[in-house]
Amino acid sequence: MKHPGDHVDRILSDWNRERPDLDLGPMAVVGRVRRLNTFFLRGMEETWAEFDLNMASFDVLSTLLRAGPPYSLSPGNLIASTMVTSGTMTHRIDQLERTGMVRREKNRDDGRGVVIHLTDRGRVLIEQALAAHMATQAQLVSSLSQSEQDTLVELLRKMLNAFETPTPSKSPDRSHGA
Amino acid sequence: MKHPGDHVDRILSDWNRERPDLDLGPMAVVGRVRRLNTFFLRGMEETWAEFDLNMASFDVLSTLLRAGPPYSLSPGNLIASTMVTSGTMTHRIDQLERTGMVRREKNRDDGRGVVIHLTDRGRVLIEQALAAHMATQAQLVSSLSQSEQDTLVELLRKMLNAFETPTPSKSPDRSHGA
DNA sequence: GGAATATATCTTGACATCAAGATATATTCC
DNA sequence: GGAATATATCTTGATGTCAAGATATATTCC
Repeated sequence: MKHPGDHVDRILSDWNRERPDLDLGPMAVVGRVRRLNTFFLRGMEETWAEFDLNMASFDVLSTLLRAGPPYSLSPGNLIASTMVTSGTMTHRIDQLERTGMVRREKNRDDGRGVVIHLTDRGRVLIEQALAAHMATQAQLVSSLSQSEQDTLVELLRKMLNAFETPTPSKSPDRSHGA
Repeated sequence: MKHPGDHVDRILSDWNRERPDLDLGPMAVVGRVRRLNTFFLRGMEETWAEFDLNMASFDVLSTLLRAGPPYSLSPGNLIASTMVTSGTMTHRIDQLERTGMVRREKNRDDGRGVVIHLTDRGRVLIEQALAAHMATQAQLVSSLSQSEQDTLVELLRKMLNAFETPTPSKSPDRSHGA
């Protein structure tokens, strides 16, 4: 058949049997987004692991690379870009510093802070990992045609705008871009 | 404008400035699924918290409710439905048992195992939480019209089928339905 | 300039999760 | 029936995360 039922369809059918009063339309969307995200993450984690990285370290290194030369951001910048707490970011930086991928340097503009600088070794690593990561992402979405992907992106962007624009979000913003 | 850029558009534009060689189409999809999932989770967590629940406990209790009377499943069943490891499930059950929402009972059909039974108190709680949860989910997807939601579901289902059907998945299956 | 307040970062303690291994019972195969 | 293997569940140790608080430096306002 053209559109066979997926796992979520089976769950919805179970709910419909037990609770025929519920409107399952929203769950059909939310459940699938959650499940698809899990599959995406699984696939990407395999790739990251090939470079001894995980989501945490890849997030930090790719954010530094994306910032462009001189590949330096403050912990505060990184927190804003990756939507984790300051304690988590301290921990991430500690580990990346231990493996020589980043260096903490004095922040000349603000005596309270430091800047996190991507080392040459870190830059080489993240450039290689990024190439593999892009290939993995391409594979993950390859079941949709380009025009289907375009339609999907348009719908997702519309939903995201509803979350991003109406209320000035009170929590720090997350990258989710790589 | 009709479709203003979202946060992911800004990230993609940064990448395009630094690395114009990359094809960012896949990232446009994957990044938005991740980000939308984060917004969905945030909204649902607020609702769960009103009932002193979190994703972990809501997942277990709703899976038991969805199973229908007599609201009993083995830990193995629950692991298969929620895609966590056995250690995690043991921990979840420990906590729900401590608060009286479920009970461990001997499994009459298999001396090696137990069954997890939803208590009356647990059933009342999850029924109330489920009602609120459905309302929250409806709110979370309300920025799309019904026909847009239908289109979105069709595209998501198509992608999910690519993950669910081709290879007989080696890892346990996750609910993602509630 | 000095007190009050704000900000940047790090520290601490708690928790959810996983991977790997332990234990007990079932099942299979001779 | 008994040894070998498989399965169900729990335990242990490590990790990533968060919330709350500590510390040091900046900024504001009088």
